[in-house]
Amino acid sequence: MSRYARKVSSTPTFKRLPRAVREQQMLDAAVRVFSRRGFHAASMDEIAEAAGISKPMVYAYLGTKEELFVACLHREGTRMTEAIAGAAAPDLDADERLWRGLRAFFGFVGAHRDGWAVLYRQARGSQPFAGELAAMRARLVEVVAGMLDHALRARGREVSATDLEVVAYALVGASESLADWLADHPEADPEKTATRMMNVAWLGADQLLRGSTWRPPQQ
Amino acid sequence: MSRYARKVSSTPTFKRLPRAVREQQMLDAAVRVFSRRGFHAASMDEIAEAAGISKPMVYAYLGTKEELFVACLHREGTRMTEAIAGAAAPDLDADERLWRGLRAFFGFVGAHRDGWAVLYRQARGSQPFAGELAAMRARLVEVVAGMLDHALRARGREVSATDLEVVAYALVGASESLADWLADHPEADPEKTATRMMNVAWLGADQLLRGSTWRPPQQ
DNA sequence: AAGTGTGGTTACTCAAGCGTAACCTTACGC
DNA sequence: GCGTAAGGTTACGCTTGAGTAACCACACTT
Repeated sequence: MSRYARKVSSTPTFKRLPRAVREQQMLDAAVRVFSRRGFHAASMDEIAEAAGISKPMVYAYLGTKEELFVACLHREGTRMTEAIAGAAAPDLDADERLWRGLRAFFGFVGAHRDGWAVLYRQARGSQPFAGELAAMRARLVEVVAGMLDHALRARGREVSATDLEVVAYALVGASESLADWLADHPEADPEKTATRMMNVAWLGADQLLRGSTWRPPQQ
Repeated sequence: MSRYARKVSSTPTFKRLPRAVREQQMLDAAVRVFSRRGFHAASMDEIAEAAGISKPMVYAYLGTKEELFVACLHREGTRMTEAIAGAAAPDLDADERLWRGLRAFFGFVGAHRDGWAVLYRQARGSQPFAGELAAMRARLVEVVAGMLDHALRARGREVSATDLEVVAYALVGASESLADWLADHPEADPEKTATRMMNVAWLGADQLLRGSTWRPPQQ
């Protein structure tokens, strides 16, 4: 007699599902639990239960807790980046592209309020995920910087790569910040938030594109 | 004979220090360790060792791990807010105040690179600390919003509280984002970063203050 | 009908690390 | 010089939860 007890599964109870389906269910559950509890406080048991499956299956398909979190981050991140990229076609004017990109971004966050936003917030801190996150942000920054660069060249001007990067970084940061605000204000309208962001971003960027700069007083 | 072994402390080895001093040493150590490892991966043992003291003393003075983290956050947060508040005297023009505030902010972050920035990043995610962090940010947002409001009234204009809050939120977010960038680029100059931020922020804000707005195309 | 691989389960192990009980010792007020 | 509180230590206990070993069963080939 083995030391493991046996259970006669009198009822075959539930459906067997193909791996791809189960993986998505698990990711859905993981995103919910990680969001509500935070990475640290979330337990694999709870995630498994929320997914309606047993823990070893989670390990079998998605690996360790960290790997699972990275998988969540990756899925959500890809969805978001695609939503934005799909909206901001490269053949439009700079302001039109920026506007559509922002609208897509805030629309996405609004639709995934407690999903994406909290995941994203989580990832900023803990080293293991910082890399994954940094890569996502880097793509966004690159896109924005490219946009600005394009607009500048169209006006016959040129700016150092670092300057562009920093401005892009600031714009992305401002957007993230407003995304947090949006996630915390369930009544707020994503579209309106996008307009507000556009106001801040474009009016500033527009000035910069025109060549005006602010200089510190008397050194 | 007790079950605890005794050690004849042949050498009285090290100095006894008053509580206030030890607390600061512990906080210094905690900030370093939390920064390097992250809240989750940091262990109380390591913090105690880094502080050159034994674990029970940490518990005796600063309480549980969470309480310790909050204490770190609180100390660093207070230092920062005071640095900013001290720099941005309320009797100056809006742009001058903004400039000095930003300079103080980036100066602080530059000086505490791996101290403050990572602590701050940590706190964003995990629920227990979100409150503490939110309070800090709320103060900053309030200050910025107040500044904008003041400048607007001086020009005889008025804007809804929500609009102000959102713009302030965006500016604070952009600054935080650049602070992250600064923390990740050891060679970068805080002063220059502040100037860059000022360019983005002020040129945009200035336009807004003048009354120009961006509107979405054909609804 | 036997064989195999994929989907599934229960019931563990085992390390990490928070928090503490019990005990020592020196400074200082009285 | 003596009591006591404040500063300090060692050596645990005990929970939590990540990760796994061992087994089950159905759906398919062949």
